[in-house]
Amino acid sequence: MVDESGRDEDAYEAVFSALAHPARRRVLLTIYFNGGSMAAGEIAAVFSHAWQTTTRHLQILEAAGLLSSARDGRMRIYHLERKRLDLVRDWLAHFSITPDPAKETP
Amino acid sequence: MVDESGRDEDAYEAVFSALAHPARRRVLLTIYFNGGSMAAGEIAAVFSHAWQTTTRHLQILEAAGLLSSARDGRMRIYHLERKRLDLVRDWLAHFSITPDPAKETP
DNA sequence: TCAATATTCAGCGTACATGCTGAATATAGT
DNA sequence: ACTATATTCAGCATGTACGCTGAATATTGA
Repeated sequence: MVDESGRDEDAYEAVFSALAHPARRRVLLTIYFNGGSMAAGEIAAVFSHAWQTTTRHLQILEAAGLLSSARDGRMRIYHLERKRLDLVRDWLAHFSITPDPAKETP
Repeated sequence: MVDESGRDEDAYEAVFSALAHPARRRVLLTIYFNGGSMAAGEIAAVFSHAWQTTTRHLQILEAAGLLSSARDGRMRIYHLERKRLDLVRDWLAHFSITPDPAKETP
């Protein structure tokens, strides 16, 4: 079961919180421009933070469902979970549909 | 000049942080379903929080550019700023374009 | 001007986020 | 088994977020 449920409020909270930090947005973009997958060490190398700090950012992103990971030998490969980003994009798309015009400011 | 600049990192941070809190997402949806505009008191009435707490959420949303406000007599009308939501939606849309396939995991 | 209504400001306590450092774990290669 | 490599865990200091309460401000109507 990959993730059939996860469309609750908590998911939104986790994802938006994860995206709130510049370093984490940059992690996502970095992985994206690398083709969608990247080793933890490679990602950490991009930042001036201590690598342990990046590790935690990766864990937060994974907990939010924005990344998934798998060991490959002695390194861990993270890769982007587009579906989760789509969840948020769809939430935002709500607001692009013109709302009920019957209730304009009275 | 409505908002020609505001496409920097800080804008993303403010908007994603603002969206990270369930109460603030609910504020946006509430205003949206009310037709796009709503008085502060009306909004506060929706929540079980102390109204001062909601005030602060409204300020955070306004600081993030997701709401704008104007006095109308003795009440303050907040209304939704769709453009700001679009800013974020566009950021997320990046990831829906298939990235450079030349760099697949080697 | 006075009282009522609508909203905001200021300050407090608790909890969590984020950076760090040092120690621990797991795998690969000799 | 031993060492180097790659990553994670644990704990600490600082700062900020979020709820609250009490006081302040602004506008309306008598």
